Amino acid sequence: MSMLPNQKAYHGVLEQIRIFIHENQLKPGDKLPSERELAESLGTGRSSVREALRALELLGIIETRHGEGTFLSSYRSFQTVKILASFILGNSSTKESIITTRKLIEKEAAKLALQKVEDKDITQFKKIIQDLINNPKQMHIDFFTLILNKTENELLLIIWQLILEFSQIFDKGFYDSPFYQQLVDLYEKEDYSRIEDLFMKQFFS
Amino acid sequence: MSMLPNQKAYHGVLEQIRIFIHENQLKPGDKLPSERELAESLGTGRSSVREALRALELLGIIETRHGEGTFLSSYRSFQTVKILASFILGNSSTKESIITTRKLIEKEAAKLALQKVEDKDITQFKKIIQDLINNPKQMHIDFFTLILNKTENELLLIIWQLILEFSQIFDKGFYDSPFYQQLVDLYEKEDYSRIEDLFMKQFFS
DNA sequence: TAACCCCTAGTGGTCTGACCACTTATAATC
DNA sequence: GATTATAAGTGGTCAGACCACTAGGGGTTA
Repeated sequence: MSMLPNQKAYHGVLEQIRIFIHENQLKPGDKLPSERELAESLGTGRSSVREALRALELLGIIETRHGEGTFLSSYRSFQTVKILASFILGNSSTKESIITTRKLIEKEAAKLALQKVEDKDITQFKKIIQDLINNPKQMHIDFFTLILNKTENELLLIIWQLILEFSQIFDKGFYDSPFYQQLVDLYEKEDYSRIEDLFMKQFFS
Repeated sequence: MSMLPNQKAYHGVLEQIRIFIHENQLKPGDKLPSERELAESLGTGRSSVREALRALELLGIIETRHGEGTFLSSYRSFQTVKILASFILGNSSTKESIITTRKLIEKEAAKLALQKVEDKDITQFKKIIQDLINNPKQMHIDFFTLILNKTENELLLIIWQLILEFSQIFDKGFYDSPFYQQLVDLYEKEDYSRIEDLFMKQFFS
């Protein structure tokens, strides 16, 4: 393992794991080599490998099962967010930037999705609004998950999901009740220009 | 340390560190107890303490200095996003989504910055355009770094910087030469509505 | 044949002790 | 008083040991 001088061992391990995942095209749920194998193949100690794995586990990238092995995580663990929140909370400028950025992404995603929304999506949007009328938080998540998926921009989706988890700790995380139906209306009319206005009303309400 | 049955040791350590920080009212930059002290006071091994600390370090909550000790992080670095992105981008994201997202952020940042641009910033923008007329790539970076800083949104800045690095691999990464001057003109006129149009012309050119 | 049980190999979880590299403060020296 | 050498404290790393847990093989039994 060619390593830069001031690099900590577990950083090297992190990088090697990333490369391993990439080269072997590992998907969520796939198994990683055992800690002992990794240590040997990287020419490092098992404890250094574990430090890297523990960090990745806390980030929700991998999950470990005692006696079984280490696996690429198939879902984003909320435990990460809880821990982060308890440490981070209190920095108001950070909170502000998280909320702003989340809303920004939702607005732009809504615009990007416009061209790709089909009739069956409209139906789906309406169904989400109806079914979750009494659970605005979940409605928001389902609603925008669909929008983000329609953008076909995986990076944007991932960033949004991550920020959403953070923001939910200190923000109600959803808009006024009529907002969602109004957005669907704009989708039906394919009215791009008024999407921005609709969001702006929410941001400053 | 009274521990729940299925709890991993380093989770307990995490919790204890959190409590320690709160009880002692530690602020960014303050020193934490040494690894050996923590291990002894928590009745656990040093390796378990280290696993917890490494995870916190990766999350940007603490920083360690060899030979000195462990300190509460003095700035909020969104390490999480960096790590996650480097893992995720390696796998699945397409060039398309990276470029789209970068441009999206630049457009929205330009709009967010509008309200905060002062006369001296206008001067600075013009200076960047003049000085780097022969280095469009660097001009773009300096130009938008200033914009992103004006948004006072640290999260957006970090995300942008990260995406920029990746996108430069396969995208020229800058707009048409007149674009920048035109944007400055809009800042001088404080013309919010036409910023979007200006960007759209770039995106589809 | 089918169901059951036990044992074992492999894996993560944890601890200990050792040594190194680095920083800081102290003490000795000039 | 300034400089230098030393020691103590700290994080960085490794090796080895043992435990707890899981899955699978192989034998036993009905």
